[in-house]
Amino acid sequence: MRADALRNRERLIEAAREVFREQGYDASLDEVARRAGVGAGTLYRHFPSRDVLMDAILQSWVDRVNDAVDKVLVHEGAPRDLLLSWFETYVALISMHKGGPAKITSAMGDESSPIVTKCQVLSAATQRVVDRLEEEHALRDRIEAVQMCRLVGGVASVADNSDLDRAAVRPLLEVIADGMLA
Amino acid sequence: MRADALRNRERLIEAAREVFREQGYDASLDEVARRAGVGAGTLYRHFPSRDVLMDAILQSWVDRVNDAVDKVLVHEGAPRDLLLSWFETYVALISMHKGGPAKITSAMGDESSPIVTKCQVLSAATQRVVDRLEEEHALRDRIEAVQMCRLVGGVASVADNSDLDRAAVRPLLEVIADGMLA
DNA sequence: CAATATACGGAGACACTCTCCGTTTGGCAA
DNA sequence: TTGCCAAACGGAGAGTGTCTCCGTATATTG
Repeated sequence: MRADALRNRERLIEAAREVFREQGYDASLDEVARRAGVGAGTLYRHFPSRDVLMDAILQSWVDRVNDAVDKVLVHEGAPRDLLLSWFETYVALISMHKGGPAKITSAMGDESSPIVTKCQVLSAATQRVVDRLEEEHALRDRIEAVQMCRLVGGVASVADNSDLDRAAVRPLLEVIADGMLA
Repeated sequence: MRADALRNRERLIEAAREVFREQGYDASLDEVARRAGVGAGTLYRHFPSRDVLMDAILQSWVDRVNDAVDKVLVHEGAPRDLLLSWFETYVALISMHKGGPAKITSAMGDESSPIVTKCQVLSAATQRVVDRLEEEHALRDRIEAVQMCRLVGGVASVADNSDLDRAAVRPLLEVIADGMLA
């Protein structure tokens, strides 16, 4: 890849991070190009769709997910606390910008989504939590990681759309946790 | 109101119902006007925003909600069955067209939303289910109707976005029900 | 220092939202 | 019935966003 192409690619990702953070996932892509100081054509050549750009933005986010689940898992405590701790972390991780929760959760089962690898990271992290809880026989039968992702993702989507704060989200997560624990 | 105005209003509502059912809540409003055989100006004069149009579409839906909760409540059975029965009904009611679950659920707490009265109907119906279950001391403490709406609405949103079928939604609703029952 | 493959940029086609205002019409009063 | 005019209509067009195309510029290679 040519040096100028690489440079523009980085600029676009940085600009997109900024713009999406400020204005949410539905922000104008022309605005992203403008902010990056490149033409619209350059943006679309590097990132044919909004989702592909999203995927690039989330590249570094993968590490954050893995760090977060590590941190949650080292903590000793009751299964309920572990589960709730992961749920709250999960919500925070997918709520980076407006529209994020719905976007990520809807891509969860979709093989053809450009951000599928990112969803797999999140899903794998959740699976580690599930495995731990199953070791301790703390979970009901037939509870799958993907269901957790959908339920918690659903709560995060609603919270995102309705501007709920952590205090309002907490009891919703508690219901889900209690419904999953043996 | 002049006769032609009334006629165009009805035509617009009918066209919107059609178009939203076919293409979801994000469908083009110009297309609605076209389908109704009126100019764009006429549409926007009658319905200044998409949400106001949505509200008009839902006028008849109010009766369906009330009938549905009546039907659910006459059924004798275990609290869990009652709750799940309402949850499935609820999901069906708000999933009339793509984008509906998110739209309705996000308006749930918003006093200024044009569809707030419709949300109140749904919320009141849910409250009746909550009241019944509390009579039977079947619910945990501090479970509120609005939380049910948010949780079930969240599941419906995810199902809507990911095209989940009833079989995939059912276990998610079961988790929520189990988390709410004493 | 060419030569050339690679990448750039932004004009412009197309779609959607919403407004403005010249034109038409329904309903009433004479 | 006729004439008036408030009420309603409609669609052109301004504003904004998506995405493509292709003439132009430049990084790299020999």
